[in-house]
Amino acid sequence: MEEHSNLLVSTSTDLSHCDHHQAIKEINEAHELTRQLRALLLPSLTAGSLAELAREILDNITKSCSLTVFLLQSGGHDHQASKQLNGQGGRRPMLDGRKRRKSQNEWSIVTSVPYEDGHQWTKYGQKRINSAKYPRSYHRCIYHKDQDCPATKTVQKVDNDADPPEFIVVYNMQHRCRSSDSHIPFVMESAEASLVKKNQSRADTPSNGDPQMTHLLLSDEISNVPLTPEQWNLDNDLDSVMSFFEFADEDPFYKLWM
DNA sequence: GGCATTTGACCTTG
DNA sequence: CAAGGTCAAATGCC
Repeated sequence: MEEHSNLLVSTSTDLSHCDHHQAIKEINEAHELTRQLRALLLPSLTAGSLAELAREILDNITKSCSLTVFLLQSGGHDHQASKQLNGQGGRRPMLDGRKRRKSQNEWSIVTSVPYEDGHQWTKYGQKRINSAKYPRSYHRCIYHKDQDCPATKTVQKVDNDADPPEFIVVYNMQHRCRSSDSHIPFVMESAEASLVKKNQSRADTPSNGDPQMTHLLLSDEISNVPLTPEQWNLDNDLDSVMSFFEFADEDPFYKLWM
């Protein structure tokens, strides 16, 4: 029984960017193959330096795929993704001109598996949001106290009838804890997701519908950030990309959301 | 009993 | 002042 957890990038609706479209498709394929390889390989390796190395390599491939997609998206503006979110409270919208709380390091994803991101979270609140049909739940890293990890996230079901149901996950701040199985900001694995079942079993648990999907979304604003080749010379490290946007964050809209 | 979640109150932000 | 974010006591589950 084969699971398919495609990294679905919201591609531009502008079909004139045909090459980008094709490239993104190919990278998605590579990502999916990486995911399958990970699911196949890691369980068969006994814990140790070899398994660690394999995990690291797979993580790096995933990062590279993500970065490449991001670069391609930067060249082809993604208006659709932005509209999709702004209309549905995805990235907490400015309601009637009201401004949301400013965050230094925030990004978001749309996913059907909001609790499977390689980190462990504890829920500390839930709130009804004015314009949204479903409540928003608030989670923080379980190492919030132990290791002073500032990472938090909110999970909110998208107001549509998608099957499987989709969730907007808004991440705030990078992890500082050493716990994580994964240090990349978004992880789409599902085969090995049993690592993080504990926290997801109780609240807001999505149905087990397949296929599980995560959409990588980029805003217009990000796509329009003029970047020089030097700025992108970041050793294929997505964290560095994140840092760049944090650096460029004079305007709160220069945010990376994924 | 311990732990995670729920929920209403309170706090912060714009 | 309204809306969103966080706290902490109450509650429920294992």
